Amino acid sequence: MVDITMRTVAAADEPTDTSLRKQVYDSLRTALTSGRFAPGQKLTFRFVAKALGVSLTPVREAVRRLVAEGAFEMQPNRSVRIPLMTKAKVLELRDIRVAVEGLAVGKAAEVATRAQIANLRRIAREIVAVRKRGDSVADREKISEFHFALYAIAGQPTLLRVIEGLWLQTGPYMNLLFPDYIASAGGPARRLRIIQALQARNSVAARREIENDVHGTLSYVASLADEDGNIVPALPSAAGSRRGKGKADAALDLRPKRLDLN
Amino acid sequence: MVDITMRTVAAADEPTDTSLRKQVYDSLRTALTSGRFAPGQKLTFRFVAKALGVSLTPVREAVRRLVAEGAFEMQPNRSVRIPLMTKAKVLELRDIRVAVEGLAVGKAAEVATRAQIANLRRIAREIVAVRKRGDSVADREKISEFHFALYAIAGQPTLLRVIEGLWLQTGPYMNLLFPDYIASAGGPARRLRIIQALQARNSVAARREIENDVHGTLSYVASLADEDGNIVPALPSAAGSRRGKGKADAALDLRPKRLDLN
DNA sequence: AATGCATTTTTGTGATCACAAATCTGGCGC
DNA sequence: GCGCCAGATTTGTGATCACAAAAATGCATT
Repeated sequence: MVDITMRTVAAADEPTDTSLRKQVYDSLRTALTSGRFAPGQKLTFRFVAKALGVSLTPVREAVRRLVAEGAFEMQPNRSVRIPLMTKAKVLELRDIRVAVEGLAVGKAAEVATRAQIANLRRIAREIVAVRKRGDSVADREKISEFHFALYAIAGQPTLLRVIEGLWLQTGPYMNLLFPDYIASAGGPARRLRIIQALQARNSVAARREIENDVHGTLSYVASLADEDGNIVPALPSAAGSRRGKGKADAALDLRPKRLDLN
Repeated sequence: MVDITMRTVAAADEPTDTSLRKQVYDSLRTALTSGRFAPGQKLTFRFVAKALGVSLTPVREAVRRLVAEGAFEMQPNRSVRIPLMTKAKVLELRDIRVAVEGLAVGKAAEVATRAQIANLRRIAREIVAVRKRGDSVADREKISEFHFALYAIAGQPTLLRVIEGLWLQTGPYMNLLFPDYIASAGGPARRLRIIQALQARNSVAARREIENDVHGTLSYVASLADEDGNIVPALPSAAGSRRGKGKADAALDLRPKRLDLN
């Protein structure tokens, strides 16, 4: 089994960064995208440090990076919280993502090689296989893999970076697509059409397909908002909904599997 | 005289962050956008800390944030460098900025109030006044002010954040527009057309104007690349071109005016 | 004079400490 | 009971220390 974390293909992250800071960053990132944090949840440096068994220093730098990327938000006074997602914010993210991911796919269609297209086809097949098994976690990872393999073809590291930042903000809410939306939307067919457009060097068609995909996906998420405009992510396990007093919710174990240095 | 630093209007930065980290961040940011760093220049934490008279801790966090934002880049081993700008990277940034700034202005045209439009008109007038005086520093700041006032009208904090990140990367090279491009391009007329489009609620026209503006500007910067594709920014003073051995270039004073706590 | 290698210096990283601001807690007075 | 405030605790911030890896330096050998 390969590394679970989403590949951060952008130029910035060099292949071998073994720093604790990076490991904490990855841990928090996967905890975030897999929906292990409740929106509005407060995170203290010392809590994260204790949960991961490291000192404050690497935690501070990792958390601050996530804040800079918009994955966490800092309260005016201090302390870091998981941002609340609103309908307005999802729609904003939708339109930005439509623009930049459309741009990326348009470029990709102009330069895609045969090998890159074959790779996309392989991933698309794997999605179909995974979906048959009903494994929504693997499903999400494969979908993410397809999208980023597609965007990477454009060969634009800065654009990829921007897209990654936006995905990080929508990440915790992508669980909401399962199982209804995933089943209804013609994902597999759409992916085939994208691949065909790449093959035909049809930049406009490829772009339109991805724009429709992103637009449809995030419009659906936005439609799940309650009457106040708030959107609450589907939590994988339990843990997170209660807001009672009982001490800090120390049950939350955000240890992802590496980084068990105690 | 008001605060010189570009207003970071995005939601993240709360009005009163007096932390040293933020001050170091602002100092580095203005030093960067005003072109006080040479591309490829190496920055050590201890150097910055000594130059600003603070300890390593806030410097580390500030620099890491700039790295996350793409303003600095980390070398594979370690140490932080000012990114080299290439023609390809400028063209990439151009296309992203065209997409997202076009999106922002399109939205802005749909919702602009009379007061917001009046404010834009005021800034546009100030640009004309400043240009008559030939003050290129104030000119750049006013142009930036106009653009971000325009984008802020859209009321989309995440979008604004993305745009700010992109401007930070192009920032050091905007000096190159003076005096030739600024004189030739019909900036004042374009700004008037944008304002008129906002007034007419003509989203398409407003969008087209800003797209042309960004496209033209960054295409010009790209055209300045040498035969290797490298672009070297115009340095305001001297300092920075020599690459000789003589110790570290300690002459570089990146102290911006606040933060003189020694 | 150029090159290879050992030593020294520089530099990023992580841990720890001190401190002040923010938050929480408990009890007092109305 | 309800608000209010003082004390206790938590928590972010900045400085400092220790250490290992990387870079620079110096010297000897060819």
